[in-house]
Amino acid sequence: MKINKEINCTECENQCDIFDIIKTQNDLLNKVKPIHVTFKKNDIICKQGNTVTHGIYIVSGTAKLYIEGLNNRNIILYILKPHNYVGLLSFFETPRYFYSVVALEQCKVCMVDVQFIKQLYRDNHLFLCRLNEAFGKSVASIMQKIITLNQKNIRGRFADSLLYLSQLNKNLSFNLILTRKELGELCAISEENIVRLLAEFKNEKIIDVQKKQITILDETLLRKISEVG
Amino acid sequence: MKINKEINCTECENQCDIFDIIKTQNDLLNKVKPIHVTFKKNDIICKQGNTVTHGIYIVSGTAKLYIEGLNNRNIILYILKPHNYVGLLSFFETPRYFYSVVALEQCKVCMVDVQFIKQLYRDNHLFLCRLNEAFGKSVASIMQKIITLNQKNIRGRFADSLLYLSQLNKNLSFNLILTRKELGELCAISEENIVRLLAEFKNEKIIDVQKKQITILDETLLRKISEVG
DNA sequence: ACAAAAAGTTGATTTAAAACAATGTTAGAT
DNA sequence: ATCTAACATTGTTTTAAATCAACTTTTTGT
Repeated sequence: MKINKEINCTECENQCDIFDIIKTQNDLLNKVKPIHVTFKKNDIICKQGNTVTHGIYIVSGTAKLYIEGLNNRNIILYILKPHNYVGLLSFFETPRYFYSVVALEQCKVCMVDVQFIKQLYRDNHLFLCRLNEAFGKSVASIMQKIITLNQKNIRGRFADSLLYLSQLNKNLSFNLILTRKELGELCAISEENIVRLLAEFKNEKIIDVQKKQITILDETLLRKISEVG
Repeated sequence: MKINKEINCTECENQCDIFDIIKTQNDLLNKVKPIHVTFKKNDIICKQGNTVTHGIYIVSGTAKLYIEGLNNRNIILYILKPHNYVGLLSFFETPRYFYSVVALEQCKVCMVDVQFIKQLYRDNHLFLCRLNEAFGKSVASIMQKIITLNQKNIRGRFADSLLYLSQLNKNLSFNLILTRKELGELCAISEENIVRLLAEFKNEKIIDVQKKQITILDETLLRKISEVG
């Protein structure tokens, strides 16, 4: 982790939602003191159980957001990409993160003191509304995740995750940034079975696998499998 | 389902959070047109997939909130009691419920047109803040549920649900309002295994079971089981 | 009061997926 | 350039929990 510098929002190359709000008010622009921080691969961006100190905005890179479960077994809930916020879900209910975020590759993030965020949503109705929308999206996807993890067999869960990753990369062919183990944590499947499923789906000509490069060959079938397992 | 009457908030015997807000403004008091509705046991209060038309507040009785999963298998997320809101989670993201609510016993609910609720949170900052807090609580408990359902064995999940029900009833001894099947849907366990677990825990003197009356005899042990399975 | 349906119980069987074990491959550190 | 640790793969075994099947008890509607 390397702190780059305290940055001025107006000169930031990657202007975020928060800036959208604060640029309308000079006093806010002077008050916000965002810092840009670079994290290396595997660096912990925030840790489950720790106090929420900053609102964190992903400027570049990719990170995994996961819950640390029992016996050191994790469940990855989402992959975070630029323009995502970290910490959204933890702002209101608890002063502590109930999940961890770790960089999957070098990540540049913008950090804004949580007190400033809180002030903003206390004072600024539009901001709270925006926060809420993003909040709602997260909840909907978590609900879906409960069903998926609980009621689909491993083929169905695996198909789901492939579709998710493809959609995240906006491409049927994508570079898998996760290890086999992490892919397992995304769909709650053991590492060994992930390897077997990759081979199985490749055999069935549903996907192509070349090391970390995955290509979905038959999206329709994949959607079918996601539904019926 | 029986519509009682359009009721006036000021004369309501069970004043809710929404009233707290609107009583401060006369124009709101005139605009809100809440209706009280009584549902019989097993009546559907709201149905997954349907349009969200009302904010629903539980005035009396008990209901189950569940996601309808695959192959007609449900997962009960919470049991709703008086002073809970239904629909909270669905307000922002989608115009449709992503879960269903069914009365477990006769339920009286107060329904407020969703347009009014939306107006309220668009105009009223305090109201949106309150909504947010409740929202946050829900998310935290759903996160917990993901871990529980996914990583605990059936003994652990079962112990969890017993503790949840005890806490809900604010008593170590409580009348189980759920059927064995529904208790299964609460912890994602088959009906048969629920029966076996009830007998098992009774044998181990952790709980007492007399038909629908369940008494937790050894809460400490139950918490231990909830942790380690 | 009675039939029918729903709920509850118990034992035997099956199965999906994890765990175990062993080994090959790759990438990063010195 | 080589050593080491992390990552990936494959076959075998185990196991936890669901499913199946058969039966009893309770509740509900007429």
